[in-house]
Amino acid sequence: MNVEQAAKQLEALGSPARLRIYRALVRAGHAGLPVRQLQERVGIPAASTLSHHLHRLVLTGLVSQERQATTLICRAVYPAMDALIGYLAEECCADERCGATGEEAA
Amino acid sequence: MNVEQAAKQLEALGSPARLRIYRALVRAGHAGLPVRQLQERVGIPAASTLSHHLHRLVLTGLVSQERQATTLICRAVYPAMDALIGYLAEECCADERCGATGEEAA
DNA sequence: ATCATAATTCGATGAATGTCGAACAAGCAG
DNA sequence: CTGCTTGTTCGACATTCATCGAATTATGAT
Repeated sequence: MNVEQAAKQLEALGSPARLRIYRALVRAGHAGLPVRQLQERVGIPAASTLSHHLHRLVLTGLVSQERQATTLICRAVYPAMDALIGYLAEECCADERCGATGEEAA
Repeated sequence: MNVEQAAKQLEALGSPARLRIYRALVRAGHAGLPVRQLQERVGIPAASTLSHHLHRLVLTGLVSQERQATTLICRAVYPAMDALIGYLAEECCADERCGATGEEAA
């Protein structure tokens, strides 16, 4: 994980709409959620708008999609979030336990 | 930490320039870094551009600034990153390492 | 074949972003 | 006071983004 990659994923999550989408997918568990239900759950009026956001999330690897007949199942890609959190903790946090007591970083 | 707040911080970090800035500040430790040195270290040509990014980071609470005579010391606010990582782990991660095994979460 | 459903792609529009150079404000040194 | 350093603010520009409705593709049902 490099800075560019991390920034791309952070940017993808850095929109209220997309963060809600992602959270809904996480809560849906490994079963995932069809686009349609996702739209109802997140409350995005236009299907095209949701499709746009979804596409951005898929591009960064945070979300995967699988076609089942006519419906498209979307799922959160847990290892991706895992790696992102790991990057933030390692590269962008002062000590092992973020923000803990005495940090004397140089 | 709510969705809006988290999204704002993620967006702030979701730019290669700002993520580099933030990382440089973390590495500088609690001593912080003057804007000038930050500019050299991160490699942003225009001071006004850096100032702009810095402002965004300060607005989200991820960075703090303290004036010392003519120089402005910038510091990473560790608790903010701590809270952000905590939010991601609790709300947006299904992996046991990150929190719940939320397959039946509703 | 016809129609309905699921979702994407296209085209357009208004808003936000990133970047720069120039002008400005604030503090220190001669 | 004058000049130098530090950093911000302003105005402008091109780029990207979010959003929508309409058209399109693909699949399944009658």
